[in-house]
Amino acid sequence: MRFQLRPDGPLDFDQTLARYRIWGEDPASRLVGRTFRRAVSVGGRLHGYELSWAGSVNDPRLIITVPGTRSGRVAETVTGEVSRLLFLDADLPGFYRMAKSDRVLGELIRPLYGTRPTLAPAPFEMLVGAISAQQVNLAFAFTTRSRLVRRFGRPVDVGGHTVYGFPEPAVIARSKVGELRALQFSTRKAEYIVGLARLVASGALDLDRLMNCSNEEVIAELTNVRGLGLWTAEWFLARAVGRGDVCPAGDLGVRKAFERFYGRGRPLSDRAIRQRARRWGPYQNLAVHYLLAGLRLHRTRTGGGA
DNA sequence: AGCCAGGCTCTCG
DNA sequence: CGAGAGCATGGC
Repeated sequence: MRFQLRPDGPLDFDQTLARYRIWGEDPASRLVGRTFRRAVSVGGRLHGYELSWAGSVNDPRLIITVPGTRSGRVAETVTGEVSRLLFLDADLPGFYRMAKSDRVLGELIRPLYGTRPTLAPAPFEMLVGAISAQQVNLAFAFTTRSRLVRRFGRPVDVGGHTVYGFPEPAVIARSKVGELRALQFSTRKAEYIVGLARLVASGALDLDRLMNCSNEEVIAELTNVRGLGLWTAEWFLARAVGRGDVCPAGDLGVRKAFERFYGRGRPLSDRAIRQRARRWGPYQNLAVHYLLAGLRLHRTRTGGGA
C-alpha cells in the first residue's frame, strides 16, 4: 500500500533527518539516500515501511509505502509514527516569529529553515538510546545501541533493506547483564537497561501513561528509576513526548551552544541557561534544537569535526 | 599518553 | 544537601 501525507510546512526533510546520518547507523531507523525505512509492530506483526518526500520545503508531501498489506490500522500506525518522527505538530511559524527578536536565533532561521527535531518513535526506545549516550561520545553510543538492536530486535525486509523492530522490553528484560556487557555496554549501563526493561515489561512503569503527565510528574517518575537522571528525563520530555517548554540545560552540547552563542566563549551556569531559555516559553525545545544545529553549522564552516 | 565524550549513582562530610 | 570519585570504552 502507498499513500501520501501533506503536512503543514515548512519541513526540510533532509535536515530534519540529519541525525540519522551524522553519528552512525541505527538498524531500527535506516536512512539511505532520500529514503527512510523503519518497521511498526501491529498486533504482534512487524510491518516495514518506506518514507520519502516530494514537493518543496513550504509545500511538502510525504510518500509512504508499506509493502504487503492494505490494513487501515497499519496505515494509521505508520502515519502516527511518521508524524512523531518528523515532529509534524511543531509550530515552526510561531517559533520563527518569536525567534526574530532573539539576536542568535534570528540568524539561525534562514540556514535552518524547515528543520525540526526528530521525536523518538517510541518512549522505551528513546530511554535506551539515552542510557547508551550517557557520558560517552555519540558515535560510540550509536555503535553500542545498534548492536543491541541487532542482537535483540526482529529483522524485516523492506525494499531490499533490512530494518529491525526495536527490541521489546520483555525481550531485554529476560536477558542477562553479561549479554549486554558483551555488546560493550558498561556494567552500569547494562544494569540500567535491563532494569528499565523489567520495569516497563512488568507494567510497573507505564511509559504511555507518562506521556500524558505534567513535566514535573514525568521528571519525578523517571528520575526515580535507577539509571535515569534529570538529563535523561528532560531529553525524554523534549524528544519523546515533544513538549515545547523544556530545556535540558545540563546537556554537554546545550552548554557548549549557550557558551558559544550567549556567553562570548564563557560557560553559563545551569541557572543562567534555564533563565534565558524560559523566555522562549513553549518554543524552548525548538530553540535548543536550532542552537545545537547552529553549533554544527558553524563547525562545518570552520572545518571542525563531530 | 592522556584527556574527553550530549551522566548517573554512591559515598562522605 | 553538595562535592567528589568511579564507571568502562573509543577516538583524537
